Amino acid sequence: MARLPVYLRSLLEVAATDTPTISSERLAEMAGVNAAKVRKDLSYLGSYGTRGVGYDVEYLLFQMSRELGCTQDWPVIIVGVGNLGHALANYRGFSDRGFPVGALVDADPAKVGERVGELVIRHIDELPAIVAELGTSIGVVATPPAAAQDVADRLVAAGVCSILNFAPAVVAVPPDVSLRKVDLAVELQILSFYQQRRSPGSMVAAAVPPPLAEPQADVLVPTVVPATLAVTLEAPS
Amino acid sequence: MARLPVYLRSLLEVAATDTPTISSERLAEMAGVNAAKVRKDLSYLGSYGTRGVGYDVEYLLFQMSRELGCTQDWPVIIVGVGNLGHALANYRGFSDRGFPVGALVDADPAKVGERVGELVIRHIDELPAIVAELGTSIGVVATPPAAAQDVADRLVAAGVCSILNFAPAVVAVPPDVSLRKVDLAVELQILSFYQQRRSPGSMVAAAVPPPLAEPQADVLVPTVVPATLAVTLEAPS
DNA sequence: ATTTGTGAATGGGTTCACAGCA
DNA sequence: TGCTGTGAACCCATTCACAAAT
Repeated sequence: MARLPVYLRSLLEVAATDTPTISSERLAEMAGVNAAKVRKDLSYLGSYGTRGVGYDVEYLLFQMSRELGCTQDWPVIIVGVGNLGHALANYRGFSDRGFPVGALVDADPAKVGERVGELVIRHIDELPAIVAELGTSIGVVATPPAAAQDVADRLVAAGVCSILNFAPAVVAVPPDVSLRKVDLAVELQILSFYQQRRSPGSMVAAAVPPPLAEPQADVLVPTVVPATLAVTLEAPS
Repeated sequence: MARLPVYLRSLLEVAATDTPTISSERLAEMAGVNAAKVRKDLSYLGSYGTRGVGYDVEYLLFQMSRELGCTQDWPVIIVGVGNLGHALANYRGFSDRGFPVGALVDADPAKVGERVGELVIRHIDELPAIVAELGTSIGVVATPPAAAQDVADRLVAAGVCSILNFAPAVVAVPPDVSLRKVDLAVELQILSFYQQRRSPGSMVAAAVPPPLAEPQADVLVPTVVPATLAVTLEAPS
């Protein structure tokens, strides 16, 4: 489940205080979810709380850390040291939470050898060697979208079986490889979608054909609109 | 729906070629989803394709752009110019896709006045004025977790009704405000969770109490484990 | 013949409600 | 009495399958 990490964070907060035990209701409040959901999640995880009391914070922390693989560090390999890759390499949030940046990789020979923080950028052809050095690791794709699939393939070929994709492109991987995707612009577009919904577009409404246009109402919009559109929209990235 | 932006991306790719029309199947393949899902999504959106032919690419683009609010730029206000905020400010992916960075804001007086790219960091107290200048805009929270809720409150008070939260903390907003959350470390933890699942932990398995421990088997693990744990886990962020 | 649009079936996750236990 | 664990009901998204349209 995608909520476990949030529970873990909340538990760490609680553990910092003296509190030895926590109820599902309190944990739910901290994690911003429903109490029943917390119980279902934790029971599915196999952990046992004590009825009438709650969950033992320390014990729960142990179980969850183990399940989440937080008892050890997982090095990440960042592929693509452009703007975003550079940022991620410097981002403390990764190493602080058990995911130290183990290597930086780029396909551009001009970038290879450049120093970023404590690491030196290496060439993407070295991936197999790097994976062998670091052991089990997570690949982070921060390349332009056009290169994403190729990079993912190379990561998989090198033995990486967990990939986090920041490139705005759909990439396919074998079924035994875990893939997650974060598209920052998509997040913003979703927000602007809801924003759009809130304000009933005044001048736009007039230009829009009725959603259920009857056959005879085969309006001219489809032919007129694209011209205006071409100006408004940026080229595909 | 969260898939619309992906469709939009695919459509832009298609539009770059001469292709005037596209089938749901092809679009589904490009977006990495099921064909029926594409049709449901598009029909729910109100757009009409032509049976036996497919969807008119340009027309569909127009409709989707309108729905997603892509016909205009939405400026974003980045709050918190630390490592991540700095990175996001320089990230081309935002402005390239219609979300120009309109302002950088920080609470640290030492940072105010500092120049990042073409922008100068302003103080967080100026938020209301900034929102008034930019008009409808999206707030991006890139602060430490402890400050996230306060920042969100200030954004809302200043009139922002769409917030993208990068801080690893649960923040609450009024129901009329859209909130999305991106936690980079959580993404990695989810990956490490599945990775953990794949490899049946060899030495760990021995140390773990049976999930269904009987009353009499009230093992000592709960009391022993936390000690080891305290060393392994980092402090709550 | 091809492809959309959509009712119906399916499945998974969420919530409810309460039995079971401390 | 208080809180967990969990079956049952519920809800929503996905998928299937096919009629309708070109």
